[in-house]
Amino acid sequence: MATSVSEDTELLTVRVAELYYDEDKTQDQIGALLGITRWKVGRLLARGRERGIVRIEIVHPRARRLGIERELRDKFGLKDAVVVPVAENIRARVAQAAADYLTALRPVPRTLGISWGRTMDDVAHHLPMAWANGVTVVQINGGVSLNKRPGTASTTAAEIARKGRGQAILLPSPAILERIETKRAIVGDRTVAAVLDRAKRSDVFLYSAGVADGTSVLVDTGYLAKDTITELVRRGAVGDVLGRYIDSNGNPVDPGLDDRTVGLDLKDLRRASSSILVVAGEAKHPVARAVVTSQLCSVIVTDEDTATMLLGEE
Amino acid sequence: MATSVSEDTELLTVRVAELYYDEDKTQDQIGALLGITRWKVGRLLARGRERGIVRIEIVHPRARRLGIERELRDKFGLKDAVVVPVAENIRARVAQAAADYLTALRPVPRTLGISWGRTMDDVAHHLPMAWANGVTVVQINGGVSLNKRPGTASTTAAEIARKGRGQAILLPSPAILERIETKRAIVGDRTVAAVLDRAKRSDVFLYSAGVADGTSVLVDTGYLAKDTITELVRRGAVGDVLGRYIDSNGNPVDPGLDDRTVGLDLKDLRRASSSILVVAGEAKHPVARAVVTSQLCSVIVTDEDTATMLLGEE
DNA sequence: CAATGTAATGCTCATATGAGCATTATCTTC
DNA sequence: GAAGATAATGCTCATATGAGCATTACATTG
Repeated sequence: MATSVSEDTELLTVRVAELYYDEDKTQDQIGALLGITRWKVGRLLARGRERGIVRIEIVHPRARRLGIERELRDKFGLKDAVVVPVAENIRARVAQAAADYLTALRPVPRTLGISWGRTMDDVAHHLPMAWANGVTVVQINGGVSLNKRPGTASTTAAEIARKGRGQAILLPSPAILERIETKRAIVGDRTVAAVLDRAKRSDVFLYSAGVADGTSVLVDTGYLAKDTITELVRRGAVGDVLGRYIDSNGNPVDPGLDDRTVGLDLKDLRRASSSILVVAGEAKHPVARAVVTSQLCSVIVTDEDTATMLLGEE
Repeated sequence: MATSVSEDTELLTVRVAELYYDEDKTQDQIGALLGITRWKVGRLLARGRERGIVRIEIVHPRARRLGIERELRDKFGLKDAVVVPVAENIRARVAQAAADYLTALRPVPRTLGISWGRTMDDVAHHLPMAWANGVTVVQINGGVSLNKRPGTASTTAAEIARKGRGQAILLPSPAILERIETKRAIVGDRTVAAVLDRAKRSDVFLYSAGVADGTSVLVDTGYLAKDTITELVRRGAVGDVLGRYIDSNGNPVDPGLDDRTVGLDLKDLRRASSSILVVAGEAKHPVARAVVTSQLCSVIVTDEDTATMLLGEE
């Protein structure tokens, strides 16, 4: 015999789809052309979409993956999830999506607690002017550099505040201190304590996570040595949130180091009504999973590969 | 100000498209969700398809490019055109499309004149069993090899005939002869003359074209030397049809060589009611153009790149 | 600022398509 | 080969969407 019935149906499905989507013919017209009923035409089209013979794709820098977003919300009980399709410039795309999300957020935050780093700097760049009309942007993790190098807390917070027609409150403290006594002294200082208090009471938190390797911005800026990172990894660290190194369960791996770290406490992130994690790239997969599964965020903005990984096996 | 009106419309178009195509919501539901009318939703969807934000693609080995096919028919007055989308295995795809076309051809040909070469051999492989119910397959260009090597006239014709439940008639002659007297003697022989006569009276011709360089199957099989090809190119040859080297206007470039070539005359191809050219690949672009523009074929089966080249500037 | 031209919008009515159901066809099991 | 189960089909009626038109909004020109 020539070909199987299913192969004939498949070829018919292709022809029907071509006439409908490429030639703009109605199902009635197609039925008449091919000698089948318009109901059968409709079924063939539906099967073509189901089987992937017909692929309908939204191709745009602002496109998202709504289906995957719903799956993430359902699986992790997230308040919201934003997933950006695979693209060459995925970091920029994720930053743009985070900026879009923040701009569309209702109610508009009055106080926004943000972390500093390269990802947050990208987000700042993608925010439009007047994304808010008066907002207090508070730095929630230590580390201030007076040299206005991009990616530092001051430039990031300043840009977000300026574009939101508001003001920035910096946390005038190193990220990590060498001695716990010094840390206690700094957070006990009236001005630093006031900032930490404002940080804690932010409406919305917007932050990224750091990888547990030599590329960390904390190594870059001299707060930690590579050896220290190696030791933290040995203890189970998968990355850091606000300078605090956590394991896959979302718990600090080195209490001593944690005690010397200045910034919002992770408990406050968990208690927040809106804490938005912005994260992309394969290097951050472990820490992304740790944050999401330990309820350190209520919203995630990420790329499709990270989302797919999160939805994968336990 | 924040963003331009057109940028807002573009983002709205993306959101609307995502809800419609990814989430299967109706235009009414989307309107309610986004606070716009269902008529505006419809217009945004239409604009999304127009602007390429929504891309609907038929992805299947048997898919075609119907719009480009119509353009080719319109531009060159072709009886039919089959265009296969860009793919990794484009030769196989074009061969499959040619086999599909032949199988669907009505009326079913009683006598099919075919050329021999790698492309025709591919087509033979892709034909299904019982594509026809009794067909005489006649070889229309010289060259017979008794060693059943794939791609030779005998194996190709035999396979097409066997799958069409018919018989093959080979042309028992070399493709090109060294002396014109020998050629005259051969085509004057009763048996050879009978085959040529059958060839001329075929219902349908199915053939490919050859490139004018060292990869030609005529060089492979020893009929021509590379030097000869070089000289033919110097005289304006863009490729060969049935062993006859033609220029970009479809005329033989070397009358002497043409006289010593055994096979159907190009005039008979032009006069035929159905002559199907199967051609793919960039190397064959010049000869494809020459055949199409000089009415040497009435049907073309080709790949999208070749079709696009043909539709390009004069 | 008014007049004119162009674009966008909302709507009515017609057309296209889908959901659900009854019937028919096909397949599987005994 | 018959009986039962499953799948496919064609159809009616409801729903979804588009075409064409009148109105409104916006842009341009004088």
